Order: sequence, then structure tokens, then C-alpha cells
Amino acid sequence: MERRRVKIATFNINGIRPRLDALLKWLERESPDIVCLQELKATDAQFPADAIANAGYGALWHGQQSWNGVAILAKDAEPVLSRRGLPGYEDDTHSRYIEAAVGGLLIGCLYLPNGNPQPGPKFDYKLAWFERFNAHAKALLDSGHPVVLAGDYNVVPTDEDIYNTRSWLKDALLQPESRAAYADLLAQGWTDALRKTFPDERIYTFWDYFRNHWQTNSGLRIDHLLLSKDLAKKLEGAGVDKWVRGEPHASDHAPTWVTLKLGRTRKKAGAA
DNA sequence: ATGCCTAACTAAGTTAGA
Repeated sequence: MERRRVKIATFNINGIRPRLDALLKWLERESPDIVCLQELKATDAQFPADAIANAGYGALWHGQQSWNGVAILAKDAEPVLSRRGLPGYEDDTHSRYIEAAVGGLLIGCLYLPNGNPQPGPKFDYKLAWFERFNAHAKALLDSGHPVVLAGDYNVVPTDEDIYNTRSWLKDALLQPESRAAYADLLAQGWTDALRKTFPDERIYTFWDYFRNHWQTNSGLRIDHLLLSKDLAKKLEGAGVDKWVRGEPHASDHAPTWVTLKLGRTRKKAGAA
């Protein structure tokens, strides 16, 4: 059977308006097929739909004033909306989840709450959001659809996913509760594609703006792509486009991606 | 224990990020 390769990326852009040029440059250079964006920091009306369309991408977005905001982009295709927001969380005022079908895949794009400072109401919100997300992830997995859950999870899964834990021990990203929620999610049967591809390497996706952390490669791995069971078998490669983080006025995150080998054609039921 | 750096909102200073 003929195969097609699909590249799926997640990128916390930290403001789509000040970094639109950086986004377009990255799209042009790396040509991802499907993109999950987080931290748009823009209302729906402020989303640069024309520029993204001119770059050859269809898009769906879920914005809000000043903070949060997520979007799904598809090259030469229009993503088909599955949902905005998590089910049963209609009172959530934050725009943190959008889901769409693209090219036979179901793509969930998430921006999980940061949760700092902890303990406190923001950490409580993070854990509550995580619980609702995991419940939805379980339903997606049980549905049997090919699913990718990509985004900024705001969790450093293990001590192997950070340059040094010393100054982060009290941070919400490393708390046992945050890590347990992520471990529970993986235990449903999802594959963490970056860790699967690089089982023994330090891989980072975020370098904060402080203390020359980029220049000293003092990073964290918090942007994750999770694959449903059938898709995990089709995982071909993964990586981080670190050059984007080195650009002037860059986001503090770098685009993180996987490539999947998918069948071009699906056998019809009853076909030989 | 806090600031470091960056952006939004708005017009100097706070809030949020992670």
C-alpha cells in the first residue's frame, strides 16, 4: 500500500500577533501538515486568519482577550471542528482546548493551565482541568479513532525532562500531583512520541527568558504529542525545531513535532 | 524569598507566564 508521511507539530507561540512573522517563517521552512498553537493571546477577531490562509493553511481557533487561546492549522486543508472547550466544562472561562478532524486524524490541541503559584487556587484549577482532560482523553481513546493530543501540558514528566530540578522544586510543573496526572494519562494507553523516539536523551521544548537559560541550554520538556495506540505503531520520527527558539524576539517555546507513516488509501469493508 | 525576561493592557504599573 502506498504511504503518506504526515508531520504534526505543536508550538506555544506566546502571542501570535508579535510573532506572526516568526510563525510564517517556520511554516515556510518546515512545512508541517498539521499545527497546534497555544497562547495566542488574541481575541477571535484578532486572529491573523488572512495571513495564515495566504501561507496555505486552513485554520480553526479559540481565542480570548489577552491570555490563553489555541488554534489548529492544516496545510492545504480545512480542519473540521470537533469541539471547542472540554466536554462538561462549559463554565471554563479560559480558551484552552480545541479539537478537529484533519486528513482522517482527530487532533486535540491543548494548553493546560500553568498552575503557579502552588499551592493555591491556580494549582487547584490546573489539577481540576487535568482531571477533566484525562476523562475526555479516555473517551477519545475508547472511541477507537486515530487521535493525537498535542500541546503545552505544563508538566515536566520526570527529572530526565529538565536540565536541573534545583530551582524548580516548588514549581507547579514538577509537583507530584501534576506528574501523577500526566502518568495517569499515559497509563490509559497513550504514547509520548518524543520520549518514545528518544528514550535516553535530554529533550527540551521550553527555555525561559531568565538567566540566559537558552544560551546555556537550560530547558524543560513540557510540550508533548501523545498518540493513540494504533497511531503509535505508525510513528516514524520526532524532533524539536530548536532554531526557532534562537531567532530574535522568539517565543520561549520551540515547535515540537512528530512524523507518522499513514496508509494513503483505506481498504473498503469486504474488499479483498 | 525574590528577581531575572517578555507581553497585554494602557499609558506607569500591574498581571501573567513557567
